[in-house]
Amino acid sequence: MLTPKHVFDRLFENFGNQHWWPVSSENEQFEIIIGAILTQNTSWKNVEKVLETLKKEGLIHPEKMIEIQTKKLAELIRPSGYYNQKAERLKIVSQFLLENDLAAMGVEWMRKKLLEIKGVGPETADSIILYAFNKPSFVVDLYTKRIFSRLGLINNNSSYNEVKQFFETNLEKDVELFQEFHALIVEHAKSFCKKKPDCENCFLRKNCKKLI
DNA sequence: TCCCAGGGGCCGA
DNA sequence: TCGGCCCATGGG
Repeated sequence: MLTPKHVFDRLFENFGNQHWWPVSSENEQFEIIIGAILTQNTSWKNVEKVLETLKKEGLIHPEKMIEIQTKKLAELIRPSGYYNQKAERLKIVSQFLLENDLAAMGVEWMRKKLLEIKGVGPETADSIILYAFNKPSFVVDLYTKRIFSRLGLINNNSSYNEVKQFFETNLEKDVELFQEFHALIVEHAKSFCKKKPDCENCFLRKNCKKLI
């Protein structure tokens, strides 16, 4: 019987530690939150460029972010795509962070409050909780669904929360495990379990129901 | 040239 | 509730 932990171990053996977003300061925490918004349906490479620009402009602070004009911000973040939407979202999130002390909240309440923010959906909320606040909330994305439905562990048409529950009930609630697992899922989806999968070279092929 | 990337809001059925 | 559409740049 294939379990999520078994898959995790195989991924970790093959890809090793992914070193995603180690948080050591409040400044980096805000950077992660910004990154989570900017990377919505966008490759991380484009986001990295924009984060560099925002650093140079001294904008990695919520107080600065709400001061800058939305139009100017949109121009600065242009390479990340959807720049008009995302400029608005960055300002809304910044305003929210100045008015709410997320760090003082429990995971469930934090998630509920984050989901009330326009521009923050389930994946972005869980990414912020897991990587910016180091609290265990499993992140589900298109890759997670793709890989685990091909492996036959979940249904392809499962909802976000169903998939999230599947992982949270079948894994130890461990922050570092959740962080590393999501990063490994992204890596595996990029390397092998692509939209057009490279099953021939995939190290999970023996366990996979969906050999193509 | 086409496809896709670490989604989410909105709207109509 | 759910499918379809829109947002948009950059790299392979």
